[in-house]
Amino acid sequence: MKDDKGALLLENQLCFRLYSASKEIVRRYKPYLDPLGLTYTQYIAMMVLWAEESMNVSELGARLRLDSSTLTPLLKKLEAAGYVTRERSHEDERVMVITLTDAGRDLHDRAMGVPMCIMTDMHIDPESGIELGKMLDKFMEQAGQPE
Amino acid sequence: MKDDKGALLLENQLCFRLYSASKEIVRRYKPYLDPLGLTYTQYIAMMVLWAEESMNVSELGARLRLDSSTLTPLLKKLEAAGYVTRERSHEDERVMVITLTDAGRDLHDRAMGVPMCIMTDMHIDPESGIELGKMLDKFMEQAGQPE
DNA sequence: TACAAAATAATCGCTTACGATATAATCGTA
DNA sequence: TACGATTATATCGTAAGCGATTATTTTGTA
Repeated sequence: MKDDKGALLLENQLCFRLYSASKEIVRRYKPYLDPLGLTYTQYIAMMVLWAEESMNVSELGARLRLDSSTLTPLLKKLEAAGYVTRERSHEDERVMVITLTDAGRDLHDRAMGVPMCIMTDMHIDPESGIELGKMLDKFMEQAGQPE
Repeated sequence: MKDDKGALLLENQLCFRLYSASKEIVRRYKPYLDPLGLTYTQYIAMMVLWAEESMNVSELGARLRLDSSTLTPLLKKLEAAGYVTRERSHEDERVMVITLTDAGRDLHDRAMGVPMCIMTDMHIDPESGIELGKMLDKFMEQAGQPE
């Protein structure tokens, strides 16, 4: 037991480091997202809509890497908050189209500076941030999950 | 809207890349952990116990960066599965001591090769894995969450 | 044109996560 | 020694996540 600690030592695992880092940075977003009335997952959904204005559930899911079982309840909450509308497409009644409302669009300006605040709070200098981002892109690409 | 896309573009966010990469690698563990009867979070808890044999809830929480509200139900499941015991410390009745059972210890050998399988499945060569790991350690250290 | 197959969301069950609070044991100190 | 503060775990409420299934609509084709 004591002699092969290295291989299965928690702190050596890439997976655990990714898991911890992801939770840590999401945690850092909370104080900035609370005033906007958004959770982190709601925030990334809004981020796509701020860029695209309108999207259906499966397209949004592809971008966020989340499926309808996660998105449907989340989008209903965003709808209840008045940030999006949910309407069936007329061309294809299977498709649910999510569209930004004025209130949802208004959040964009308030959210604008948040990522920079996080980088500052976490003392991540731009170069290491970019470098880590590139490594993560490469990681996902190698894993066959590009974008 | 279209002119400031860069700043709040989902795919540019370090946070989203970490979040995606973490989910992706955890997802890759599932086929290997299912046969062991472990979820990913249960697996990392077991990993600490494989190294330490016995630990209380708060020590385990510090290692896993999880609190008792997450760990208590999870440890009860591991207890129900027969992999650990949960007993109050005699010295301090507040403390719950988690100890590996023989069945829990037996999982170690079967789990031994899993991390390497994941690296292979994801086509992560050792060098990039180590490099990414180092960058994540640096990231957590800069953020004031070392270890 | 029927009708099986595929596509799209939604629902269900289960397991994290985490903030806030509660409960019980221990500690520090007036 | 009382008793307030602290510590350790557990509980509760809410929101993800994800696999599996379901319901509905659309598509492809015999």
